[in-house]
Amino acid sequence: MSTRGTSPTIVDVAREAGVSIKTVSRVLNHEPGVHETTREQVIKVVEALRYRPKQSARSLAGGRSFLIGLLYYDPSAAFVGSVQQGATLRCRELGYHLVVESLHNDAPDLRQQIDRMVLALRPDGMILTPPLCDNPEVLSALRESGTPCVLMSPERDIHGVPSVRMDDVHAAEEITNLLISLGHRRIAFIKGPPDQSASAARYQGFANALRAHDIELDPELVRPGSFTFESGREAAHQLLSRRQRPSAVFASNDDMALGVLAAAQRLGLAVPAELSIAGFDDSPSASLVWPPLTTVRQPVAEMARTAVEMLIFGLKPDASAAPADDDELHKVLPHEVVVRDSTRAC
Amino acid sequence: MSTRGTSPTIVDVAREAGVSIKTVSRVLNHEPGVHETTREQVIKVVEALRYRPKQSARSLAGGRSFLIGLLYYDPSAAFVGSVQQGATLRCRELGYHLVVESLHNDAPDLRQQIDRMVLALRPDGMILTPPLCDNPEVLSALRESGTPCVLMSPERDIHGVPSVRMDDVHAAEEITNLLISLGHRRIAFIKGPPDQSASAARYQGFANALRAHDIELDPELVRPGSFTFESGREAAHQLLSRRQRPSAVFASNDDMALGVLAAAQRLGLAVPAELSIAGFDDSPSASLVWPPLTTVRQPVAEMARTAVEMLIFGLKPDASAAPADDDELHKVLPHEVVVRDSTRAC
DNA sequence: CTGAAAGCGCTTACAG
DNA sequence: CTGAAAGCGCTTACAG
Repeated sequence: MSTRGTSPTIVDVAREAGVSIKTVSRVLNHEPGVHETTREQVIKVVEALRYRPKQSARSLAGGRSFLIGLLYYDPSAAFVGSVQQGATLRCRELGYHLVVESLHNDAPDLRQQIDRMVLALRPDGMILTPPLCDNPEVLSALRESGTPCVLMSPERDIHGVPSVRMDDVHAAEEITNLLISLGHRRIAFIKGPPDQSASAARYQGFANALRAHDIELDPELVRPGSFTFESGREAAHQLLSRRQRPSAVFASNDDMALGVLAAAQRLGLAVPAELSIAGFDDSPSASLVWPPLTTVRQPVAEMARTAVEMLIFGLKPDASAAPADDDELHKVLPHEVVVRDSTRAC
Repeated sequence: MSTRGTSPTIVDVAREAGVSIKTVSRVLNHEPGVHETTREQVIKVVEALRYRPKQSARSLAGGRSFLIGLLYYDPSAAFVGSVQQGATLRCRELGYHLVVESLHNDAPDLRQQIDRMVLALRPDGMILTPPLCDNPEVLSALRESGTPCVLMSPERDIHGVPSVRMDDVHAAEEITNLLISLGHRRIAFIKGPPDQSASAARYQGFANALRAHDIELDPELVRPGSFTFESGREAAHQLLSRRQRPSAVFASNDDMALGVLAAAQRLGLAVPAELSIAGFDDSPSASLVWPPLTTVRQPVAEMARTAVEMLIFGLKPDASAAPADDDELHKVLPHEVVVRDSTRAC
């Protein structure tokens, strides 16, 4: 039937189906204007031959690579794992593939590394995760190459550059409301590093919730942190050694909340009986400790799926006439407060 | 100079350098037999034009895709993250790119999903992580397609199929020796699930160490587990409630060790003062708890780098005449015992 | 040491 | 609704 040994090509399919290769191409690309009978006949042969068009040929001829790139920095970050999971699944559903590349945010040859990937592979779109999505060098390299990008949770949105994020302010507000509704009034807060915008957003949500409930914000109960386990432990050690210690601590990420938990256990404080702890991120470790942490789940996989869609559907030239407005360009996805055992009424 | 707007092609480089495209191709592929002057001239033009050969054209003409595939199942597993990190870096160094795909180990259309990727992308090689590397359906689909594979830590080696792993038996033996050297004699062991070969290997290492030190293996101190936090907690709860409780627990992975830690804290046992705990894997959480866990670090990134090399260099037809022997095919990389604060002399 | 020709397997205009 | 031709940008034999 077909060339022996090697896999079938579009020519084999066309011959077998008694049509031209152009018609086979039309069917495979779901182009309109093919007679139903013809279409069915082609599909039958395609399946019989187990034919799949070759990406390299399609790409060379058609100018689309059917590749989406994912650029990340810290591979161990749970965030990246979830992004990748969401992206790879959505890519598969849409007939695309995901190429990943790990980059050092401050590598001297960052520009070259990006150029290499972009010029060699010509991905149809690129997903950027923090902190790369906030790196001017990365952004300019990609802009110059004309590669469409979507930023995942960037520090701040860039006019004209698509992004997907969650609402940190509201999420922090909700989890603070939860603590308040449990009767807590002396609630401590451990901040993130000042150079990350999520830090300010989460703090603002915390402050908003207190204000809405007429609870005075005691500056003594607000401690600096750096999103690390150690910084959480240190902050908690200070907070919990005070004569009037807080009844609850809201650490603005899970790693720090884990540090708070460790400090509490060190000091012999029962959690949640004597101290409630809330985190943020729903990292894997959050449910691998005792008690498991109350926290906020970011809709990361959903965000990634959305990013893939924006890239792929944004490609189509038949998009609505008007250039996408900012609401279309900067999407905000709903989060989820996960209540576990580290919080309790006081 | 070159075609305006679009990026330069090999034709532009050839014209600018005053040579044929074949010579440019030779230089780019580091083929021998090009005059040094010519080579330098070509390189100069390549850099001036910022020229990079297009993967799709190279692939279509040359039959190599410069793509390595990574198939995995559980994206949140730290193992996968490290594999990917090692693989993506080594790929970059060698001029390749990494395409990732997440597969359900028991998806009904597993075969199709693999076929789609293999036939569309034609990756030059594929890296399989557990449990996919032990899935007969995955292996046969890949074998039939003729895609070279490397198995990462498979349950058991397959004759003729390359693999990379660490030595679980020796690692477990070493960490048990460490506990013994600290004076521990009543050492409990929490097993992994029977369907994973690592479970048996780690248990064997534990038993070997005891035997070598003439310490009787008390079956009461060996508990079943399933590599989950919960199973570790339950096993520990039983072990630590006994009248003669062990002075140390070796949980055969970190998640279970974390469960032991939680149980100890629940029972008011100080770690490591009253109980030493050792884990296995050096998962991220292992250093995110207090006290941080003594454990075994698998050389996962190194294993991935090795896998990439086996794939890429194995490609070359000019490999040594003899078909690679089993030592070449099944590599074992050295691990590392990481001593932290969860273990202490008793 | 160097090059002209053919071809990889598709898609894009362009006809009809 | 369908097809013949050209071409995407490289590498592979094959010459010289």
